[in-house]
Amino acid sequence: MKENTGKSKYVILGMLARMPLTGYTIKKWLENEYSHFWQESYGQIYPTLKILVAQGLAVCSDKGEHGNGRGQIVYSITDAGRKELSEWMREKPEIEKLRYEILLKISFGENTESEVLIGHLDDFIRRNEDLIKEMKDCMENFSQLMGEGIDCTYSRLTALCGEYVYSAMKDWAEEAKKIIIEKGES
Amino acid sequence: MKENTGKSKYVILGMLARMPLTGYTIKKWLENEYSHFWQESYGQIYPTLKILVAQGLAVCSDKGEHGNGRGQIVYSITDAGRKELSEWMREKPEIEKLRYEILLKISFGENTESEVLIGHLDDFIRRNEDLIKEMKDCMENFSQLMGEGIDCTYSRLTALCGEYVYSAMKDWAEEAKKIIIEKGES
DNA sequence: TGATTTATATATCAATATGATATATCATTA
DNA sequence: TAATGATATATCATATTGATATATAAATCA
Repeated sequence: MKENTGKSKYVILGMLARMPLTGYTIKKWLENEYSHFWQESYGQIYPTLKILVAQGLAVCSDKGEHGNGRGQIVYSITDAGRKELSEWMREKPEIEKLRYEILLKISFGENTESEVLIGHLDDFIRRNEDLIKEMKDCMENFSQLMGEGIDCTYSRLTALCGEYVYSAMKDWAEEAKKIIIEKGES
Repeated sequence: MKENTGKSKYVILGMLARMPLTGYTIKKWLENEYSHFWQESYGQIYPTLKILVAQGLAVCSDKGEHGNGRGQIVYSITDAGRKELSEWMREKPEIEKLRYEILLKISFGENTESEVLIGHLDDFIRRNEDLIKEMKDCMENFSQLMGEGIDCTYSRLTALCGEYVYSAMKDWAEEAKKIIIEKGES
């Protein structure tokens, strides 16, 4: 079993801190709510869950115990797990490592026609428009829940970040298009 | 030798398309000019360079041939390499996968004190201010080069993206701080 | 009713990527 | 001249992804 010094451990602990979950529901929840700023694969989730249990940070039900007959294993956080999570929360977040393929292609722009770059930027603008809409819908949904007395301040904050960043990306791409078109005309 | 279907291959080709480089200079150049949106490690660069040669996409000098006696191996792109790069340039860029630890910590905010979150946000604001300054300096530098007749449109565009995104991040963090403080007061 | 498709669920693995480290030479500085 | 730092190649354990295998249950449909 690997040491697992990465972040997967804490992501899963953070999710388990809200409610008991199966590996599958962790994956689905990540895809729906976290995918804009975090990803985990099954290849990380299942081994990490076992490590959490081995380290006493989580406990698991027997296969099928709470189950619907499909052999599901439900994991719950322990007090030690909450302590570990709380300690990690205090640590300074690491500088993010990104891989923006569109920026790579723009920076290598001299190796293709400007039409190709503009095509990529158009796709990018459209995608960011969709994402902005998604974030706004999300915000509205959270606002409604807040009205009903359900506190989702922190989830709302991550959606707000999405709105800000995707808007900036869209604005940049539109400006970039203009600059590339100008360059072509000169 | 691995298949290497990832992106490292194209990043290196894109850099070699400008000038012949050693593995070391590729790494340093990436750190200086690309690190805001792309990273590669030595563990990727050196094996990938060998694969590029094996696939006829690059050629290398003998150890020390052009060298200063330090055994450097200089890699140059071939016509086949330029063709491969050009084909990749046309492909739609993949959706970026990000890992923003600060957003993860904000979204798990209920597991710590609001002072901890505000501390992280303050650090984040300061870092983004530095980055905005760095991007602006970079832009100015490129503008000067443009004045001297050196075309660096594409590098300027990536710096512009940095300016937009880091500004958005800073604005978000300031708004997030306000919301967290408000929540604490209510 | 039975057949097909979709969703739930665990699990593994090859390929990819990171981060740290080992080794050695040359250049600069104290 | 000894120490430090920059240049340079290389490897490895760990981390991570993306795809796939396997199986059951639920929903849809003919």
